[in-house]
Amino acid sequence: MTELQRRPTLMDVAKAAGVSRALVSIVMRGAPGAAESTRQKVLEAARELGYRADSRARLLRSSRTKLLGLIFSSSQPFHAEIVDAAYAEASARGYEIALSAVATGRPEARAIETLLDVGAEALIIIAPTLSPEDLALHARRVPVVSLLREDVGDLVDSVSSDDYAGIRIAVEHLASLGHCRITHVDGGTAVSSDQRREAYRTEMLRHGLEPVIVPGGPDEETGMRAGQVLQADLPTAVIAFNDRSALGIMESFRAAGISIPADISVLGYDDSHFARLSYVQLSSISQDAPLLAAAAVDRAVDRVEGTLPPGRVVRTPHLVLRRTTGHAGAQKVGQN
Amino acid sequence: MTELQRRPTLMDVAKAAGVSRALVSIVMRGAPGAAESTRQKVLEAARELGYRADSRARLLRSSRTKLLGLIFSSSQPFHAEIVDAAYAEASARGYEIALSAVATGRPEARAIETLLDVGAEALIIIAPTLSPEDLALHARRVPVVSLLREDVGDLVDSVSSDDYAGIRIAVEHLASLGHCRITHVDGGTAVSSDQRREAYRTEMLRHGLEPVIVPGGPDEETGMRAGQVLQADLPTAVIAFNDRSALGIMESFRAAGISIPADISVLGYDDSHFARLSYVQLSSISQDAPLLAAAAVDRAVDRVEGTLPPGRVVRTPHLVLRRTTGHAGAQKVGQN
DNA sequence: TAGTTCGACTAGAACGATCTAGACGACGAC
DNA sequence: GTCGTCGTCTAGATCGTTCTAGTCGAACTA
Repeated sequence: MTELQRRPTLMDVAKAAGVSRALVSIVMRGAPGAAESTRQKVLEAARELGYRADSRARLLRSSRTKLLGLIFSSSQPFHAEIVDAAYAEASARGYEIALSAVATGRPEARAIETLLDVGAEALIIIAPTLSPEDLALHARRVPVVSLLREDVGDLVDSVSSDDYAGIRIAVEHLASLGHCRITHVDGGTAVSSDQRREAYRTEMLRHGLEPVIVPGGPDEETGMRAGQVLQADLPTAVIAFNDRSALGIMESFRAAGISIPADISVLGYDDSHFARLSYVQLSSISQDAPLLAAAAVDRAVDRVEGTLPPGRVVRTPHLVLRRTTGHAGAQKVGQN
Repeated sequence: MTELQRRPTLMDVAKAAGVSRALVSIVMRGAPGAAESTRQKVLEAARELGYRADSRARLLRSSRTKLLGLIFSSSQPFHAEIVDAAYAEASARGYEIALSAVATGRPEARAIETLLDVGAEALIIIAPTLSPEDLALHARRVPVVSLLREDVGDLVDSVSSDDYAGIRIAVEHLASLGHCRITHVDGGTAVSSDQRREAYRTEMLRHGLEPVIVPGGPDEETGMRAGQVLQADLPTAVIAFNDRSALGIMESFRAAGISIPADISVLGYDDSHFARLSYVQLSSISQDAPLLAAAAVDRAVDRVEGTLPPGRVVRTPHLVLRRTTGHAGAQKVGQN
């Protein structure tokens, strides 16, 4: 069996390069105060030994870790896209990301503790479920950024997508296609469901249309049940709470021989992976995960580096047009 | 703005309780060597001050972090299930998990470095793509466990599902339903694709059947294309590389008016979230993610704590019967 | 009584980095 | 020639823990 080898330290590099530890430290973190020639010599020695700074020791002394904590839910595919984008943005700003998942039997509070223990300087929480009070408690230690949820109190930053605007775009799109009977299948108790439901109601009224809301949920199963309810009195268009719900709705239509978009238009929300599949081609409202993620990371870094106060960032979603929405046609007369 | 408050240290507690730092340390980690009376006194003082050990300092000194590094791919929904289960198992064995994702522009090597930096004592990598040599390089530093991939060299542990057995079960299931013309849509260059393809070939021959392989891939799009190829000469059953591929295959059949399982049986692999959807009900081979995850965590912990040599753990997958496979019927005669 | 053992406790050295204060030589100004 | 300045480099303190090697007194043994 091979012996597990000790990881090289500053001292090792210093000896190899024939200089002091302090100088190696200076070179490694790119601080001024080293001659170019020795800088090269030290870097060479470090590379040779495969040296990497021990973040625990560094942190103990300097309290700078350049580490951002990101909390996501392992059961939400949409979160994965955000994680992906967050890495890119953090890297661009010279930070690393420490991940922690909310999973079954692993509450948000636990995820937060873990991240603080490994030395995260700021926390980004995707769709946090903690109360504003609990969040504020943590926000007194480190900057906290809430992603995809807005009502998080004054001590916590938030980066979110404008749900109201998203629904407005959805209603306007369908209205412009001549639809008058537009139903909303809501998200039940899911985050953002209330905002979207209210936005839908307001926008419909603004267009002089009657809002009809069918209870739903955040996944295919609830969408399918809602689809069956819809069939009792088929509208000409549906705005689903999200793409997964839309998928369920469409599936129930398919089983009943109702064709899309000829008989009814279906609009999703999230522009997720599913919506893009060639055999789905779901028109959807995109929250643009990469942009949201980048905004959250920027916010976190700004808070860590500067002293600016917590604030809100709101981005406007946009429509991604595919195959499931079309002009209100003959069916409107027939079905009415 | 509220000032960020300094957290209390061992010294603070020691002063408050009127003892030495060392004794507080002993009490805090429940080590033997303190009288019950002083133990209570110290605990009381610690509680009073809201003391929490600074894990950075603790880890720096003790080199025990009780931290397991887990590397997954943000684009694989199947990995999320494993992450979920790994948390539970690690927690049960008194360890924490540090997560790191492989994402676009963020290679595996980078993910590994991050985890080592925060002090992971062992690495669990889901479907690693590094070469055995590169893996071995890291395995000299810390125990490395490969999950879902077997050919990783002698220095690296592996926990995997027996692909051969999985395919054997698949072929046997379909053969027992009377199918003779069973086609395999492979996974292209995806991990495990080669093993499953070969297992399929061998098992078909063992049953005296002729193996037919259609090139595919790990997702819906490639599955759909394969489905179209299949239609030129429809077999009575298909074994897809995974569930997503099966979904694509089924979609292409649906578009062509081919019904499942009346005209053709479709069998997936992974028993993922998709397979379980009420309108999909895909029969599938389950690798049992929670069990695999638990085995990987156990392996990692055993390696960290004991001195046992690297080894292989192989689990046998099982069949989950749903609605997409059925008896070979009339179509066999008609289509031939 | 002297020696041994034992439990309770402590001082001080790690751990691996950063930071502060200062040394040293070279160079220019007066 | 002395002084100050500047750039480069180093020694040693420090962060908050844990670990090692004791000390100290009481109890037990012979």
